[in-house]
Amino acid sequence: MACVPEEAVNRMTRLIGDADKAECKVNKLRSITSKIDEKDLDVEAEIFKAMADPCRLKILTLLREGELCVCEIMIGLDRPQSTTSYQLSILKDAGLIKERKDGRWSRYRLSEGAVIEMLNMVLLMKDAKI
Amino acid sequence: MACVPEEAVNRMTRLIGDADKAECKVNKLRSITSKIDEKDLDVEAEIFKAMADPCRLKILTLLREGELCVCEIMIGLDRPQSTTSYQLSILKDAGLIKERKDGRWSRYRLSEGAVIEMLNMVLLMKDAKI
DNA sequence: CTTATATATCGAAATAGTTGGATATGGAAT
DNA sequence: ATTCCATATCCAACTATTTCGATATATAAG
Repeated sequence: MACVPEEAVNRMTRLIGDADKAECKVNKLRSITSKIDEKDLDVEAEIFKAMADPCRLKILTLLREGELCVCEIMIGLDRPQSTTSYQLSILKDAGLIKERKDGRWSRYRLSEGAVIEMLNMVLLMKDAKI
Repeated sequence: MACVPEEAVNRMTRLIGDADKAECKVNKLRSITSKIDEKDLDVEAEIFKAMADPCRLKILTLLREGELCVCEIMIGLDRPQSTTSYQLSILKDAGLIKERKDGRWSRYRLSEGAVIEMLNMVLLMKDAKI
């Protein structure tokens, strides 16, 4: 624990004056975070992490065209096969893409659901930022 | 360059048979990625990266309550001040939160726009995944 | 059964991100 | 001016991620 409860209350008391209100505020802040399930947080972080890489964003952009096999993706990406395969595994583990085995090929496509919306939304955020 | 164009075309020719169609396909794949501005990609990745950490997701959750100063956030987060400050700087640089100086306090709030939608969306994706 | 091809996995080097104590900065109060 | 306090920044240890060549696995074709 980084903050002993007492310290937190003292600090908050300095901040807002009243000791009772301070304790109440500390409890409120703590209750917000303590309600959060760490496991859920890790899964959410994993999803964002999978999208947090230029190379993988390129893959997702490629897959907007439709289903592609690894060798098509590595050509579009201009990266070696092992790198391409690794990045695909990150995206797959995060649930952003789906794999379909087809003979000796592995064909990948975007998962149904919010992936595309997410990509569209980050574009808006980028433009709002710049 | 990880893939010499010739290699890519040869590989694609093996894949789909016809050499002309193969070259066409390679060009198409390359054109998709070559149109992407690397700078834009980096900004998008930066935004996702900022959300790709359980500790920062906690901060964003805290800030859904409204504007908070650093010491309130560090209490909710239960992390030392330097860590809290560092994480806030990541979120600010990515444009996800806004800072307002108020005397010796720095007060942070969520940026207007898509941040909250993004957080709601990743929840859906998490539930779809599990 | 051997060979060729597509993909996955391994391993090790390089790079990047996170953490927290120590210290610096800057505003406000005495 | 001095002190106090909130916050930012620095630094160094630690941890995680990325990359790619080499190798393994698996399917298909000969």
